[in-house]
Amino acid sequence: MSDLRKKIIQTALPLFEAKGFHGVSVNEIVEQVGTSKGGFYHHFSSKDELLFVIHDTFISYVLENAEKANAEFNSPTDKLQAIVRSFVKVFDLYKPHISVFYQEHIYLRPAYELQIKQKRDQFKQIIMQAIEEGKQCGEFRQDISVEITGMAILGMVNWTYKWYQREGVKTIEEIGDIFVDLILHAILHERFLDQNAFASILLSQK
Amino acid sequence: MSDLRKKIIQTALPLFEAKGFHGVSVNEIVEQVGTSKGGFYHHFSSKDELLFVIHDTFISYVLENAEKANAEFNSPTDKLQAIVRSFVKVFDLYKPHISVFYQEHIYLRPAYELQIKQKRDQFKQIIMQAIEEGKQCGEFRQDISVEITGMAILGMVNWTYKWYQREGVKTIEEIGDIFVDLILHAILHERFLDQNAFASILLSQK
Amino acid sequence: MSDLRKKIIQTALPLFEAKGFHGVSVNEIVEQVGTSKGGFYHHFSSKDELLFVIHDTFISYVLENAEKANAEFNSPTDKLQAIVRSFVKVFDLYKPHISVFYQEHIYLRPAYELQIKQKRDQFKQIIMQAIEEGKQCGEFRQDISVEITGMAILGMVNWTYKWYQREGVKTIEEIGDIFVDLILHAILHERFLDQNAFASILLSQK
Amino acid sequence: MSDLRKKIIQTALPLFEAKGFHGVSVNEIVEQVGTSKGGFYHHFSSKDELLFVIHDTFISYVLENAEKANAEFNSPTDKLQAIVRSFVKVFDLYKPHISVFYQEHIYLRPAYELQIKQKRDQFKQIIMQAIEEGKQCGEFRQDISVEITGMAILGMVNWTYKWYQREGVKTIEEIGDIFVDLILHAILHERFLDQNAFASILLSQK
DNA sequence: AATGAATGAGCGTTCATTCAT
DNA sequence: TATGAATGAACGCTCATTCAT
Repeated sequence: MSDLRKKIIQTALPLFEAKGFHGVSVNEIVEQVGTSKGGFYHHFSSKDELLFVIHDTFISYVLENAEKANAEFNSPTDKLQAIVRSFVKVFDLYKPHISVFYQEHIYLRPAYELQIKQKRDQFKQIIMQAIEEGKQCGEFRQDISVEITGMAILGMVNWTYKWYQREGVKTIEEIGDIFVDLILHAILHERFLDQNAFASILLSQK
Repeated sequence: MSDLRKKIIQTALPLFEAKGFHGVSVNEIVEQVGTSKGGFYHHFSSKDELLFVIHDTFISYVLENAEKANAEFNSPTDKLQAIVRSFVKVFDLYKPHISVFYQEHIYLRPAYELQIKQKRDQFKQIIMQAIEEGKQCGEFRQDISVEITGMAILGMVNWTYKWYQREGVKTIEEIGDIFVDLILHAILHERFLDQNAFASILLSQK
Repeated sequence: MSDLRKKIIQTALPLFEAKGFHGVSVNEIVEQVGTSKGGFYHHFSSKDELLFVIHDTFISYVLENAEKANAEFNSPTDKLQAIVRSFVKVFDLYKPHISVFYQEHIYLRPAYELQIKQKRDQFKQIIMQAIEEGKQCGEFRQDISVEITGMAILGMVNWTYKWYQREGVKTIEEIGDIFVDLILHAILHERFLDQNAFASILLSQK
Repeated sequence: MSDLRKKIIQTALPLFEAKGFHGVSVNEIVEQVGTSKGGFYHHFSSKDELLFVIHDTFISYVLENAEKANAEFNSPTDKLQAIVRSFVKVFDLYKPHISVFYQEHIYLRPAYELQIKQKRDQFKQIIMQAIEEGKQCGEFRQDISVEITGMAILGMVNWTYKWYQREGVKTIEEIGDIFVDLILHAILHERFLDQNAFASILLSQK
């Protein structure tokens, strides 16, 4: 990918994050990049495409990670832990992407929106499936609603973009650990909540 | 409040929800309302004020509810349950307000933003305090991080605006119950996780 | 004239003076007056009429004064002195009217403009005639251009509205005296410039 | 300077002169120029900037000329003559600028107003100083008020914009000569008013 | 006489996009 | 590749004026 294209994305990202997609003009971007309108439109067919690329970079990365974690582990507990941990980490690596992703997706053109939606749905599916499997194999409680629990977990993690600060008191790994701890306490079958049994499950992930 | 003002808000809400604050022009609003530009600006000093009113309606309602629940109950478990249940219900009553609240707050003018932020912070404080108290009185686990757990709960519930549909398979009350169940499993002290003890706690809220 | 009408004029005057006719809205006027839009339009057919009334008040007063001075004196020197002195005094009495008159006349509707122009021309004519007479009867220099000298005098006096301050170091009467002194030095026939002769002319006015 | 920018100024000038700054819309300007709104705003940051540029063009030219005349001559009489003559000439060269300058300065933004005011004050200072010097070295009468006389001269000349027409009976040079004649008669010390002495002073300028 | 909600044409301005160079 | 002048539709907003009450 051309250096200028990269530089445009890197410059636009924090601008979009701070001021929103509509709060930043193409002019402002090209001025800060040090290029021209023509330079911008040589690399992007429209401002919308830039928005799409930002969305796609993030969601593709997340989806890929989730698929890896999904393939690597067998037990649903392990899978879910790995997915959550890797997902949480993304909030440190891609914070501006994510802010833009969640704030501005409404302004994506339908054609772009569709592409993004498909990847989002795939990601969601992986999580739902892990919960479903955990329930069926008896690792998770039998009385949880897969759908709502999945959305609860997604919400808990996704919301991180609203408050996470790299300079905060907890590292992103610690936050991931806490989330995993909360989630497992919430959904693990009672038989695993025995202190020792639980510890062994947790330890098996390290 | 003037009927026209009300009608403008009611008309703008779903438009903002669907197309974003910047995706809807004042012209579009007044056309759909059946009034004129002048009519709009007779009732709102700016498009921004309309955005603010939407924000404020929602956050004021939420804060008031949380304060009531906070005052009504003594035990942290009871408090937290009541707050979460009433909060979740808001996602049914005020869904369009909430979508606009979370999507478009970035476009609020600083003066408006400040007012909103104060109420948000008060609401957050009530939740954090309930968790802190639950930890100190021994109802909640000793090893949870108040701050991160609070944000996790907020995220779990807030995220609802992204997926909740009134026509979905679960009612808003059922969703609230599930969230409470997940949260209590996640943070209640082990001694309450005994099936019976837990049931009695849950039942005491009904 | 109705009290409200008077109050509207008195309120509008300093506003127009400070911010210009276009810098002041009807709303601003009625708010400061303490009446309503309807109240305004009950007394004035339009904002233009208010502008016209302000123009006419001033120019009518000036013209009347000039006609009196013109009728009262016989010698052109005496006439010119009296006209200038009374004209200069108007800049103290009607300063806001005058500022508006000179700044905003461009925005008068043609029909109004015409009425004002006629009175302005009559006033100018009185001055020109005094100069012409002074030249013909030998009191003034023979080599002056009546037209240009008249406009020079008008300019000298009119410009006062740009700088005159009631709290300044000179009173309006002193300024009038100075203007008369400069004018007479500039146009009196040499034979009157003999110190004594000149003094007697000047004294004859007191 | 871009051709379009020049053309916009040249087109706006007579429009502003005839109808006032508020009587002319940007639309009207761009239509008459044969460009677009975008074209206008590519060259001017605002309609205000256009107004400022017109003001500044004129006042900068006048100030520069006055400074040259001030530097070129030694005797206050010579200085004052040169300044007045060059100033009067400007009313032929820059009539539309001047009309706009005096009619619309009230609508300049404070930041622009300040810049203009500084140059106006410098120009005024040059005239005041010439009169002061003439008084001190004995060329001018001892009994004149520098401040009021200065304003009288400024008024006499400035007012020209209200009536001067290029097709009038007097050329701009003749008007300048008449003004100088009137001014010198008004303020020269008596000893120079001897016909011959005066003539020699006047001639020395040619 | 007086009100103030409502009007709607028109304003100054923005900005994604194009295209001759 | 890259430029930046030019476009023009659309924007948020103003305000003199009207009119039902």
